[in-house]
Amino acid sequence: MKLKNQFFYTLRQEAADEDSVSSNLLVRAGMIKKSSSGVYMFLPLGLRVLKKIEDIVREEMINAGSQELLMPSLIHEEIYEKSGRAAAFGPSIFKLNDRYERPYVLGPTHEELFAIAAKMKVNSYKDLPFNIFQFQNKFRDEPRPRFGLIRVREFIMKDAYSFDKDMEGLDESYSKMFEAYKNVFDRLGINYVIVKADTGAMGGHLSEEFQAVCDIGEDILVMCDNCDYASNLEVAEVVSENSEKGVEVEIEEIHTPNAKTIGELEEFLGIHGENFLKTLVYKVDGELIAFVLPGDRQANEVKIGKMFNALTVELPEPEEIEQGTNGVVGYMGPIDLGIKVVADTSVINNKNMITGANKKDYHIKNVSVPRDVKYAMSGDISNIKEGDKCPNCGGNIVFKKGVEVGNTFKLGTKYSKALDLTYAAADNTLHPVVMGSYGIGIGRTMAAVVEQSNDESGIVWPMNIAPYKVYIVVIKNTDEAQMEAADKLYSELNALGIDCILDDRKERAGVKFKDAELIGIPIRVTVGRGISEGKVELKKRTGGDMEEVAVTDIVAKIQEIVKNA
RNA sequence: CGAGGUGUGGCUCAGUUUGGUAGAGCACUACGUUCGGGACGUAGGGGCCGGAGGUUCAAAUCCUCUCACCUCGACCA
Repeated sequence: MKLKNQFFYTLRQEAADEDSVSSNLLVRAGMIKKSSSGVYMFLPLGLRVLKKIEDIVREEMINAGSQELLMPSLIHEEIYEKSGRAAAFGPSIFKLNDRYERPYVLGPTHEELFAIAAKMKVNSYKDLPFNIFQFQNKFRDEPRPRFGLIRVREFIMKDAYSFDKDMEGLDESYSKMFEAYKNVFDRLGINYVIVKADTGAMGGHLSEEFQAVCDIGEDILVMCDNCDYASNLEVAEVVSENSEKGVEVEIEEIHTPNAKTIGELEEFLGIHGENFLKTLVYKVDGELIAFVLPGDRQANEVKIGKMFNALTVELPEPEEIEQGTNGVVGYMGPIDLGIKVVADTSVINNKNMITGANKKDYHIKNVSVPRDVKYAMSGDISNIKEGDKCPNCGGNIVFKKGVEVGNTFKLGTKYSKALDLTYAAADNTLHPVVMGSYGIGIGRTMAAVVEQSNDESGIVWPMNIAPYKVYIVVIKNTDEAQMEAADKLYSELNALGIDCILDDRKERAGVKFKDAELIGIPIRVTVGRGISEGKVELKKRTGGDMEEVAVTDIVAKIQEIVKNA
């Protein structure tokens, strides 16, 4: 591309309405522009990056045996009713009516449509397995879009779906996709980890997430400092030592005025958090249930939801709790609370604990869980903490933050059953098809790369996905020798398939250098006064010194850098 | 959905308290000087101040309603 008369601009100042490094740089580089909250335009330069990421993903998907197709965005709401996901997605789903008031949605994800499409093809076990994918815009009405392309309401996702006759087949299809995903993120040069995750609204048996490690990540990655254990916080198992703690003594009431939180109690009594029983009331599918866990741990709503196979787990309003239980908010305790109590596994043997007295300004001490707490169920309902023991090897748990750029689900038969996608086995009996689904957020991946790869001058694109590989700066566009040499280099590189920008604008050199750096082009060639001696200058975006290179060698040199990148 | 904040030229912002003919920097145009790391000078162009009502002789400024965006929380594949 020759810059003159192209849709190309850069901004010198940060955008007022962007909140992350990546979104600011992408906006300043003229690659994207916010259109409304959580909705972005992709401008020419940004679109090139997006397409390059798509190309890599597409290549790996096809290599893994998947076929590309394209589904609509506009979908009858009915099919999400059938699968039960209209409720699961709730208000995140964009809804609209057609002129006859028939309800439609803008597809938030496409398991249903793919299952329906698969019915066209699948009759017999001989029709399985197969795998199909698409790049398509998804719509999710996020309560709070943020971080530029990272959490948006309309986004391009590559979604693939596998169809198998049984779990063994799914395992095989799944591992093919899993390998393809590793190839994709390796080629993109992303620093990522793969973690076990919650299946959430997707349902199914297993979910793993590909998480780009970076500080603005909204997911907490639970890692072990000793082995390769990696999990999303949502599902990381807490290994309870289950040891007995303390001796049994008579319960005693203690006066604790205005000490409502564990923190306040710790200060008031001078006792550490783990000696308290924290009692939280959640509304699980509408029912108030109390959860008892150690004072120094956070409740895990995903685990709670799973325990009850619930659609919603929410914290009720304080008034609602006090109406529905015998407790007083701030002084809640599990004894005689009047509702179902669930105990975290780690507390069921504890004695000599402090908990709320269900009475304003009072707590009770010497509570023995086995003796005093009548719990209906127990299980792992808390979040793992840094410093906890690794469930795998006993090493120490550490946290990192991640952006989920890809995920893989073993769906099983959830959608095939709901939508009646069945096949005839060899014995002529009907069985539901076993499905898997596999997503990669293309725009989010683009943002994650920028988030991980930038410096004070701007973006640093990896060679693979840079919008252009070479940026040719012509110092003086009125100098014929310079223009001629630059033009020649430009056409030679293009002929070799090395896409480049020729900056032929009437700008001062400094402006061109700054722009080249801001938009992150990996190689910069400067054609300037050295041309009289047959020399140009070469500089890599990733650093290193500027190098003088003979015009006759420059193409070969660039080819080499591109090849070795 | 709760709390708070912001909407003024393409961009980043001042002006609003105390009503009186719309400003700055960057960007843009012309000319001159400069010319290898976001140049300088001079002269210009461009905004009915998010929108709708209202108060007033007079509203960017005060009042009411509304829309959009942002932050924190709730929520979130």
